[in-house]
Amino acid sequence: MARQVPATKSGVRGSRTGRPIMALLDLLGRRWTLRIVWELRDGALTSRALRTACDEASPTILQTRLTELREAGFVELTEDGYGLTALGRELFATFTPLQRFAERWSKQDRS
Amino acid sequence: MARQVPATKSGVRGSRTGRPIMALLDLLGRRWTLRIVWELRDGALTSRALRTACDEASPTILQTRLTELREAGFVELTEDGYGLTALGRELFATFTPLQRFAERWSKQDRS
DNA sequence: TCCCGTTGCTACATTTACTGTAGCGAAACG
DNA sequence: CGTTTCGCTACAGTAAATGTAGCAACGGGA
Repeated sequence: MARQVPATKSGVRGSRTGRPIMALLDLLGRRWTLRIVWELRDGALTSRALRTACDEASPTILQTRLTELREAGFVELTEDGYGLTALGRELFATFTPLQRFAERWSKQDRS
Repeated sequence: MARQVPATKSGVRGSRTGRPIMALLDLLGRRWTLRIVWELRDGALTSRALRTACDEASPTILQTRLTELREAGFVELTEDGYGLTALGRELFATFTPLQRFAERWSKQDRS
């Protein structure tokens, strides 16, 4: 393999703190976070309905994630249970290309 | 809070196995996975350069994730180090709206 | 040839994160 | 009342990630 590419060594590139995308990637990269946003996509769910939707994930971690998502402003607890905020719905909207990609990906040969 | 909404009880909704988006959400929801794809966005990195970019994450988990990403067909080991495949670049392309969203999100008041 | 630095990658003990089960107090019904 | 469901939490057990160290292989110098 080739030697170290100098250009990549000096700049740590994307790891600078304070970059919003990093905070977002960190939040979304925790277990169940992406799934929760996904499951709330077309309407609020009670905590227990959400648990059912999330393949009976443990209430401990769901509660933790819901708290994080609430603090992030993506989820709120309403009369109908947990639901996406306007901001949360914007976040979900960014998943649309991902969904289409997933379909293409599944038809791919990945040895 | 309102009682259980019947419509949400019967259908487990999105948790059916075999749905490609679920597999993708599961893969991307593991720690460092999103970050790795992000860091490889504009060129291949050696395993150690990637580690530097990923805030000195442990080589154990990076290796695990790289293996998973290689099996998924998103990453490949080339002459210049680890790089995104054509498919991986397509995946990254779906992050574009996310990046813009992150900027808006950071300017938001989240109490 | 011998050293030296870097590559991808792994071992292993420690720490952290998550799971699974049970159950709490409150509210909405009968 | 009793029942059921709500959001939420405790806690013991297990799985995942961290941090440190180091391996064998390759590529130059000298």
